[in-house]
This record gives sequence, C-alpha cells and structure tokens, in this order.
Amino acid sequence: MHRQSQLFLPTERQPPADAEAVSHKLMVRAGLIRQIGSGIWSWLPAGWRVHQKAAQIVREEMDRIGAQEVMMPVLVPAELWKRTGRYESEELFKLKDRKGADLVLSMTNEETVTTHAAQIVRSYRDLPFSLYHIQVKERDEPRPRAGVLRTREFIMKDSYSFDRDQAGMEASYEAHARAYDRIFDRCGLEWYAVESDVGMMGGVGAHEYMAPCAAGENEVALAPGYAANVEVASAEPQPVPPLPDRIQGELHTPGASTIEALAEALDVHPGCLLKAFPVVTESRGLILVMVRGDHRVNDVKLQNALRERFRPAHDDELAEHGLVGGYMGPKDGVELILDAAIAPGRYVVGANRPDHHVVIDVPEGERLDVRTVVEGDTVNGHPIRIEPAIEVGNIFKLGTRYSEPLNATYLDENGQERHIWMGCYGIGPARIVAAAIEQYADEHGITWPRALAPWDVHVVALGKEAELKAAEALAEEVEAAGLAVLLDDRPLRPGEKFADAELLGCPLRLTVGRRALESGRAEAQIRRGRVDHEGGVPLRGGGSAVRELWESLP
RNA sequence: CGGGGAGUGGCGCAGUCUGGUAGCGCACCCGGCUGGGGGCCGGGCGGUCGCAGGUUCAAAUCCUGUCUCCCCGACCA
Repeated sequence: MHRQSQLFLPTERQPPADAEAVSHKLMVRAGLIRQIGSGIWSWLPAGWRVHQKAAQIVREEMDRIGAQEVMMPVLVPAELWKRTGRYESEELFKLKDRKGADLVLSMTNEETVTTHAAQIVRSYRDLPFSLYHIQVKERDEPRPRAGVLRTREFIMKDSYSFDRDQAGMEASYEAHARAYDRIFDRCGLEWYAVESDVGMMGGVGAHEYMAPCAAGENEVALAPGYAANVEVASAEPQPVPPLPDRIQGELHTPGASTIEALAEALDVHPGCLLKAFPVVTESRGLILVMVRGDHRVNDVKLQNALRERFRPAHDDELAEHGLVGGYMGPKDGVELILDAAIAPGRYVVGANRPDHHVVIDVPEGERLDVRTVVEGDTVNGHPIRIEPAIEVGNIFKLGTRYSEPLNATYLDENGQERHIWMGCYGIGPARIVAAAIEQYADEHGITWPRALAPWDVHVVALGKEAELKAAEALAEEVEAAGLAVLLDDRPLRPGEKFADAELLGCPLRLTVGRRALESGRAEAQIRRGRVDHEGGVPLRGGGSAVRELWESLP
C-alpha cells in the first residue's frame, strides 16, 4: 500500500503553459513525469509504475513467443554504424571518448545485435531465435514534442528475429504480429495495424501499430477491411466533372500560376487541371510528374515508385528544358509520369510559356500511383476516412539488410554459407501510456485502462481519525485480495482529494468518510464515466467484493 | 533548418512600449474557524527578473550578443 502523504506525487492544478497535447498536460498535472530538457523527461513514481506495467505486458508477450530478453548497451563504437552505412544519420548522437575514438548512442540496435549473431551463429542448427531488450534509445530528434510522445531519449522494446531463410523470417514476423495484437489488446488501447513505408530498406514489408488519438503525428487512411498510413495508402479517386466544352485550345491565363487561381479564373473544378511536379533523379534526370489538380504528390509513394531518391528540380534545370514555373505542362523531350488517378479525358495543363495554359487529352506516359489519398476516396467501394494516430509499435522485415554488411552468416545443411534473415520489431511503452491517456481522458483527468493504472484502487479517507483508521483497514483488505492500493491519507478537504483522484485516474475509487462509518459501506466510484457503484462495498470483509468489481472494469 | 512565441518565487501570470530599485492568484509555513467536490480570516517565508556585455546617476524595462524552452512546417531507422 502506498500512502499519498508520503508519495512523491506532485499534482498540479494548472497544466504547464506550453503544453498542447492532452496527454502532455495530464501527465504533468497528475505528477507522472517532469521535464528536464527539450524532449528529455524523468518519470516520477506514479508514472514509472504505469510505464513498468506497459513494459511488463510487452515482456510477457515477447517471452510467450519464445523471444529471449537481453540487455545491450546504449554506447557503442561508431565502427559498426559506419559499416552499415547508418553513421551519417542526422538523428544519431555521436561522440568521442578521451582517446578520440568515435562512439554513438544507439537509436536502435541492429548493428549490435547482428554483430553478436555474427559472432555466435555458426550453423543452421543455431537458428532461428529472437532476442529483445527494453532499453533506452537516444535520437537527436529535430523537433521533440507533445510531452512523452516524441522525445530524444526514450525507452523502447526492440526485438530482432534471426532465421535461416525468408520463410523463417515470415514466420517470425507473423509470431511478432500476433504478440503485438495481444500486447495492445491487453493494454486496453484502441489500435489497428496499418501498412507502412518500407522505404529504402528492401521493400519486403512492414506494419505499424497505430493508436488513434488527437495528438497523433501520423495520418491513417481507414475503410472497412483497409488501414494504411497515408504515406503509402492507395485508393480509388473520386471522379471530377468533365472539363466544360467551352474551354478549348490555348488559354490566356495571366497571373493564374497556381491551381487555385487557375480553377477560379476558369471557373472549373481543380480536378479538371493537371498539376506538374518536376523532379530530378540520378538515373533519369528531369522527370515531370503530373497529378490531378485537386491531388497532391506523395513523396514517399513517389520515391518508392521511382525506386530511387529524387529532389525537386531547380529553376535552371526547368529553364534548360523549356519549362516555365507556374505554367508547366508536358513537353517533348521531358520524361513524363502520370498519376494513376488521372482518368482519360481533356485537362488543362501549363503551355510552357508564361501566362498561358492549354487544353490537352491525357498524354501518353508512364502510369504510377504517386498521389496522396484524400478523405472520400474509396477502397472496395467504401469511402475512406483519415484520422490522426500515434505509432505505438512497428514490425519490419529486414531480410539481409544488416546481416550482409556485418557478415552474419551460417552454414546450411549443404555446407553452403548463407546470410541470416532478420526482422526487427519495436514498441514504445511511453507511447502506449500517452495513447491510453489521449484515448480515454475526460474533463477531470486520466481514466486508465485497468491494465495500466498506477494503482488498481484509490482509497480516499475523508476525516482524520476514525475514517482514516477504517480506510486503512479497508485498504489492507483490498491489498490482501491482490490489488495495488493507493491510500489518500492526506489531511485535505474532500474536494481536493477527489480532484486529485480523478486527475490520477485509478480505475476504482473507494471513499471512506462519515457516511461510510455510519452505513458500514464505502462508496465506490468507477473512474471511467464517473459511475457510482450501487451500494458501494463493505467496509469490513470487502476485499473480494472490491476484487470482483475491479475485475469487471475495462 | 524556415516561420512564430516565451524565459520574472514551486505553478500560472502582470509589470517591459513610456528606465526610478518587483507585484498578483494558487501553492507553501504559522495560528484560528471550517469539514463530503479545490472553503474562510489573520500573520509569514520565498525572486541575482535565463546568461554575458553595454548605455545610464539609475535597467526586469533600452542596446548588442548568447543560451534555453514551446508551437507550426521541414525532418523522423
């Protein structure tokens, strides 16, 4: 039992002035965390209990699929990162020791864990296995924000699977996916898994586990049976009205150098226009990417479709090809990519001379899906909606991305040397905590899911002597029934104690005041929804009744 | 990195434009009243005004530099 009078639990009436996100405000107000620098936070006792609960759920489910817990260092020689080509990462903290040797602070642990695999694994008999740890990560984030949602130092569970071949990797990936399903269910979160960007990592596959909430940094496209990060989402476009017949041939369009201005000047739907996005890639030079006027080019999808990096074209490169900013259109000698959402028909495009556009039929060109989906597009006939969500976990098929540079190999049954097939899987317990707050907080404070609450039951004593004694006795019985109890034994007024209890958000509050002494029953209030439990619970011998009530909570 | 904002007691803020030796609410300490939703009365403690230079008889206030934090964007294995 913890006595609130002795606890380091600094609750605040007002949120920090600079806090925006609900979870940020409430975590500080409820005394869970305190800031020490931009994106650098300490967890105070109550907050750490919650974090530990999330971490323990993760641990149990990792163990359940046979992953083995280890502990790898934060500080590692830069050499390994140089070998995998990740040393240049801007997010990587780099430092030197007194001898001048380069070191890095790990932001993830592929280099370390793969090095161990390379040291240890000899034979196909040594595979498969998975290792995980729950350890601090350091990232030089360009912009930490929203309390604990995006920080420079944070704790992450990362696991790594090692398999003989692709099929083995797929199986490990599936095992992790099922473990993740259980983890987020057990944590009481609303969540879903979405397709995510595999970027330059080999394109074998990745999913993100998303918890929808207002403070989320990701946009997720959702339809029945479909969920994807908008970075990679594909959907059927909504049709646009055809270009009116009155608009023909060459158009004098002075000053209409933006889609909005042009659509207004011509009085047509922006989707009747085509937007040109000139990019340059190393292997293909300048390419004109065109999307419907009401759509936006999606950088991630474009890069994936191009299978190489690109950058926006510079002005001199445009001039060199005879393209005119604001009035760009298809032109002989310029490679053309058309977004898949451009339906056949007539469109207004730039005429490649100032103040002029021209009506053309959809030209020939490479067709690729490179636009960002918008709300109302359809998947299998169902309109999608887009909502913000926070990424609480991800799973990633790495293939041999790290085993090759770090030379992690084994001998197969035929004595052939092969690279180990890997997967990596992350979870941020702090984000689970913040997401739970975001999803369930009400105007009074946090309402924890049972699985994460810092204490199961908050016993509030109103009164100094008899009430406090009775509250202590009740708290002991509840503890004896296997529940963690926080006892508010502070000599404060009822209003303050109730307000703090609601801020902290333990799932069940038992109140012991004069009324309880008179009736022999403590009032019980369920935090989520602030529902009074009819009749309360017995002051004496109430342990099992409390336990039963608690088990019925979300 | 671009744009915007902010650093004054533990928290939230005023004071800065117009220079004159720092104030309010909450919290905290003491005493009293009160006692089921942040109550009341009285008395207190607590601040090198982010830091460093400069101007001035005098700087929280003006000037220069610098650090830090927040928000939007870019970025984010």
